[in-house]
Amino acid sequence: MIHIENGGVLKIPQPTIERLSTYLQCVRGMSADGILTASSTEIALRTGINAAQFRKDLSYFGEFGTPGLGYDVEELEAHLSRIMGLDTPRDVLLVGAGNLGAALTSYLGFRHRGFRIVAVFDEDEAKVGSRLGDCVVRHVNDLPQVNAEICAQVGVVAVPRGAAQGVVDRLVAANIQAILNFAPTTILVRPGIAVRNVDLTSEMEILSYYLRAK
Amino acid sequence: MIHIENGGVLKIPQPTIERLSTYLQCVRGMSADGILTASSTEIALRTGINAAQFRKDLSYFGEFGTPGLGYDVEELEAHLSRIMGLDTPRDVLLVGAGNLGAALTSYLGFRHRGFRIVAVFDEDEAKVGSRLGDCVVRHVNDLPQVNAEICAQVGVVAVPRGAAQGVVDRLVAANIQAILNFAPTTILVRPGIAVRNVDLTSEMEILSYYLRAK
DNA sequence: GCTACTCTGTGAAATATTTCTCAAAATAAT
DNA sequence: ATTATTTTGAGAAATATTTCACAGAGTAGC
Repeated sequence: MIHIENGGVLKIPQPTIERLSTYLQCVRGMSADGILTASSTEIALRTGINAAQFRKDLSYFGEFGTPGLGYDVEELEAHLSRIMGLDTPRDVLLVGAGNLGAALTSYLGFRHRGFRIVAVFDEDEAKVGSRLGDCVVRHVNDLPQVNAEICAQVGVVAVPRGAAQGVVDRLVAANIQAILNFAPTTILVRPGIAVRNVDLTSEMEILSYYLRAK
Repeated sequence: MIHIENGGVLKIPQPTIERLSTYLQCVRGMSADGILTASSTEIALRTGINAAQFRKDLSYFGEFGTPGLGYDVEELEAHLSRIMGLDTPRDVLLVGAGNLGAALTSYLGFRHRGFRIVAVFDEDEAKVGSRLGDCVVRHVNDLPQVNAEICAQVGVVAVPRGAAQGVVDRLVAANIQAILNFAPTTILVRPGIAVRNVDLTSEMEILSYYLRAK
């Protein structure tokens, strides 16, 4: 793997990053099933992603397979975990202690695959002081002080549409580097902050598009 | 707009479809704020999507703007809704009456922007007969008969990983055309069935990747 | 050790998508 | 009416991504 770019750092395609997570899921499953090795063709079969695509995606990060044999499943899982930065546990701030916040807390769990929710915030004074899982809900105004201490890098936004951008701005001001946004609205952040949006309405609409003609 | 392809049907890029939903969200917001017209530049500012991209995306479907003026917000909203097939209400089957199913029911609501959950299924006999919102939970085995009658086209999969593919196969057998999958696993379907995956773990992992170096 | 296979890793080709650019259309001001 | 300004729609160029295709590396059987 020899890849030199402007600053010696190779730009990995965004779609590749998204697929890495799919591969990881796949090899975790194979690993759990006691499968020891897998060829790119087998992984392609299970993920629905082209085998050449899989090999090219991996090739950005190194050589992990054995010609004639394939990939050692356990080893590949370890490599993918490391590539995705999952060997370091991540502290997560949750903003929004409503229905969605509660559901996320119980669904994600307070500890889930290296992510742990370490603080919960809400704007509503009535919710401040109540418990959500392990955490006592604090007021959003406390966000800067709290995160100055705990230095979480990930923020989850589970507030209504109208409050989302304000919350995001406060998270960024509190030095959060990555945001998972559940509010059904576009949020804008300065370059360097990673944002992923999860929007059920949007997903439904996209499905609707594909049903148009039918 | 003159676009001829193989069968006279123009292939719309997948990323375009996904952005249409963002545009729609944007113009809904502008409409609610009482804004009457918007230029592509204004929409670009609000969505974070390049203005030329916006115009090109729309151009696949027709001409909706007025040079020198921009787009009539209300009209654009109507056009986007029609393009996305949102003028027809869609019946939705939900499979999985656990925590996630319940959360989805309350979050999406049983009627939400043209989507209505019309039946809920679960594999667990203990849950069959209980209520979730308006619906009485039925056994997954009843899926074919129920949908033979109600002919829903959209299925939501909110079951554990291991049950997902089986549920998907049953949905497809029951003539479901589009699937929203919340199970953290790849599901495989025959061509022609639309699938969208919503996977929190995966989203977190992708964010983790971008935190790697920091 | 040799032969027949299998499968990886990767340039090169093919596709797909985004961005640039600008002529033409419409507005608004004078 | 004419001119200056704005903004669309879309071809063309630039980028990005996926897929092909195959040399070379490793395995497995004999």
